[in-house]
Amino acid sequence: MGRPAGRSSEETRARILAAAEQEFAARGYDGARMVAIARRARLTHAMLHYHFVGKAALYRTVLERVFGAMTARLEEAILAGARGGAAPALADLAAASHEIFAAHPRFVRIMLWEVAAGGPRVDAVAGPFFDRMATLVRASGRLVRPGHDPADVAVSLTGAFLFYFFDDPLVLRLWGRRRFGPARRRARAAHLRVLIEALMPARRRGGLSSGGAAS
Amino acid sequence: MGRPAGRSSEETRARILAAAEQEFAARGYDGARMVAIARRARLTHAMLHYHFVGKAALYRTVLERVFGAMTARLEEAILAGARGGAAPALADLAAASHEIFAAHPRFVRIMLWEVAAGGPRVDAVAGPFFDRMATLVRASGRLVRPGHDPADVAVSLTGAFLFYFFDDPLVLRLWGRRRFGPARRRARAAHLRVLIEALMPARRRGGLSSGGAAS
DNA sequence: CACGTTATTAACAATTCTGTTGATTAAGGA
DNA sequence: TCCTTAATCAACAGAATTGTTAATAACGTG
Repeated sequence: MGRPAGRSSEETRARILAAAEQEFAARGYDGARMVAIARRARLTHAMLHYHFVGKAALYRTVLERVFGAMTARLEEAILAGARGGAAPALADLAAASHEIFAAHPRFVRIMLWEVAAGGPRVDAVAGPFFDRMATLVRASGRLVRPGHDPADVAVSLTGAFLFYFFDDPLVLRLWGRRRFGPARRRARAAHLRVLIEALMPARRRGGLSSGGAAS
Repeated sequence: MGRPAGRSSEETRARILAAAEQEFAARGYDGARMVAIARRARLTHAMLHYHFVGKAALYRTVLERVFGAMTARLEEAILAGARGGAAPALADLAAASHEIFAAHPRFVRIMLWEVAAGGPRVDAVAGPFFDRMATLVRASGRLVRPGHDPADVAVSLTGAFLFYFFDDPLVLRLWGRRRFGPARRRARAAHLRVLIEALMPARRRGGLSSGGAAS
């Protein structure tokens, strides 16, 4: 026992967070076990309590990391959309969303757990992310095909996007999706664009900014 | 204590199942507590172990009930689709799916938990349901807009449908969806139809049956 | 109507999981 | 170099949760 040679506090902290992200993504908050996280990080679970206050705090930190990254990327996409017109903005969003989700596969999983929980935990941590999404939806509400409720469109698109990037064994087996590759990636982006355009056909004037997209 | 007057075994069994369905839908398998289920059913949790073998078995029974009903309804929809042409079949499916999901709000919730778990539990119990869905997708693969992967279409539609009928506090608050009413129901059905037709535009010949929809 | 059966509870047992503590060893500055 | 601080573990404590059992009261059948 005792302090191991040549390992910094930051290093183990990072190891713990990575392990926790995996465990929480795989089993959800209630299903996750502290000892399992410790095992993944090759530590005893006492270290989790040394570096973090407890399970809830650890989970919160994981959520902050993962939702924080997503919110930042989403913000970028919104800004990019605000600069161009509606059509490029939508194309940008499809591409950006794809890139984001593909780069953070565990985010989708954790977000699904949170959505299933429908939960109180979401409010504090993932709130900004959902706010950004809601802003985006509201901003692009004018673009929605007439006769459709913008909220409906938002829900449908969210669901489609989430499942689209839900890279998990169940979906893989059920629908036989291939994993990410260049050709696959292009096909997916095109598919997403069609989906978006079906619900929000590109129109002449105005980017996403008009309507309150930025902040 | 002792046996209460005028209450049958079937009655309490039903009460337990209803309570368990609520609890599992609200908190998922790991989050659900046996005592909480018992409290919902106005019993002691010893009764859960008297009427069912344990937590896992109780959950399995709930899954069987809820997925069984869904599978049966889905089967009906497939058969109805097989009788008509492609366009009526799609419209039927939109309407049927709506009716199904609306009638079983907790199903969506439980299914979301299962999908998030990505899990081993799904295989045995919900397998037939997912098989039916896969069958449906494969059967309607010919109807998919050229250039789209049928699997992509299936995943997107599943996600959109699930979220669409995910009648939970989070979605309600985030996107401000109203609860089910006649007008709302019509608007939703129309929205779904547009979504379906965007990905699977109605074509001239052939119903869903051609291609292997039935069994 | 007596008596075995069934359904129910309260209390208990066992397990599992989170969180804590004291000993122990490396790191790092005075 | 020495001594304080930081990091780590093994073992333990406490809490929560699932599962069990003995007692008990209604039910139903002969």
